[in-house]
Amino acid sequence: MNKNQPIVLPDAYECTITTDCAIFGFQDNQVKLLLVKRSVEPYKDFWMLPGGIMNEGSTLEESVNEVLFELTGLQNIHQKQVKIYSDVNRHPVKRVVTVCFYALIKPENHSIIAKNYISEVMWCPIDQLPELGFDHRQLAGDALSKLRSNLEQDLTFADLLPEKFTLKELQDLFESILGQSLDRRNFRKRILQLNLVEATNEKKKGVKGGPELFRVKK
Amino acid sequence: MNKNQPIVLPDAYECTITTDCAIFGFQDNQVKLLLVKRSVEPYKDFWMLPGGIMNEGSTLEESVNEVLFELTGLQNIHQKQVKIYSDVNRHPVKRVVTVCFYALIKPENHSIIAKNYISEVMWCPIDQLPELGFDHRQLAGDALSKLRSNLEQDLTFADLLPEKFTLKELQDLFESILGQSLDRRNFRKRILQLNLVEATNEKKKGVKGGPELFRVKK
DNA sequence: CTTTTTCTGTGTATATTGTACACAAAAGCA
DNA sequence: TGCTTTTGTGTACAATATACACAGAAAAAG
Repeated sequence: MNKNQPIVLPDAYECTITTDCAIFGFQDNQVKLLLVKRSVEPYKDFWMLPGGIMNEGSTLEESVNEVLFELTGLQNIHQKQVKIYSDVNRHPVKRVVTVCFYALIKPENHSIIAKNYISEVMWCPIDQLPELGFDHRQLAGDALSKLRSNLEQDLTFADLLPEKFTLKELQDLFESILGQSLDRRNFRKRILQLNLVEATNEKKKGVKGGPELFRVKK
Repeated sequence: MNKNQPIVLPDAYECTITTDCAIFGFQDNQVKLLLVKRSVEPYKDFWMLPGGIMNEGSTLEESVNEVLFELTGLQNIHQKQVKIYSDVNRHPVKRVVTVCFYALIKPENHSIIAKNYISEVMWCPIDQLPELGFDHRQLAGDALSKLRSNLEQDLTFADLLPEKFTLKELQDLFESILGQSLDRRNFRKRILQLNLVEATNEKKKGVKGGPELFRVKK
């Protein structure tokens, strides 16, 4: 063996890598997951997370954006890694390793369309997920866990809410992600003394009580 | 386009995937990282994390074990995913995506040997890392961050300590991983009321004060 | 063997944080 | 206008985290 040559690479096994992305949005006071219906085999007509192949010149993060644009028209989404899945038989046609990401968006800011091999798109409440293709149920669960623990640690909720929001809406968001109800006064106290949001001195119309609108501080 | 065929796969780009593993061990009252010196180009004679290729029939987790055995003789290590790195130019010879793992072992239970294209092996204190090949400095840092946050959340220290240990040793372990000093009495109180360890009624010889030895409860 | 040094083991007082909880004012609705 | 629903607010209590000092055990030094 010639010890001055890179011995590990030339004949190395190569494998297709895909990215799948759990996109969460907050709509009708609950957190929802963006699902797409696949119009081709395998798993034709199954709901799943939007996903696709990592291309030769793209990082995984770039690929997520490319794939999302191709399938749904979404652009420039910020995403976080969840986990990588490498079971040999997770894809029925050939071996595919997939990297799961999650992203947060404001549904009202994005019009989402079904393109390419996608026949339908929907925002599905996270506690009412249908059966998903491939191992995407697993991916969705892991992504939600990650979102949950990130929310608890970093309070990264800004991407899910409109510019101006009431504390009630923020609390609904937390309750929806964490899957538990929170004391209103204690929640308000905690949020306000974290000093991450500020009052806009505007009130939300159409809601009893006339709640104050807040925005995220910069 | 035939919508009943799997359109995404046949001509999909394929890429080599490697695993690199940050192996942490506790030795001389500090946490150390296992490094290997590479004897082939590229990055010949650089220290780095042990790593290697994912093979056709193996999951990434299986590959980590295969690779570690090939390089160091280590067997059946439990590992956790850290992150995946996909920069197009991270490997100078050809594109390689790598998945970083970390694992915890007891150095005294494993004899580690340099095999294959590895010329040397060392346990290096985590605050004295040399320059590392590829992007392994980044990987090592991310792995340590992950270990840190997992330690704080799950108190998963059992794999790093010998069967019997003193509370001082446990505290040194925590301080070494967390990079900060802890109050001795409060640390002891916290650990004991977590009820994860139990006294063995043996005392450690050769240490002033004659400290009690503990073991992890099952 | 004695003295000195260093490490272990222990509790309490205080500060900080989390939790439970009720009523008056504002706005929508009828 | 009166009724209903939602908002906004403070305090008492519990739980948790933090600061801190001294006596006893064993090794090390002489």
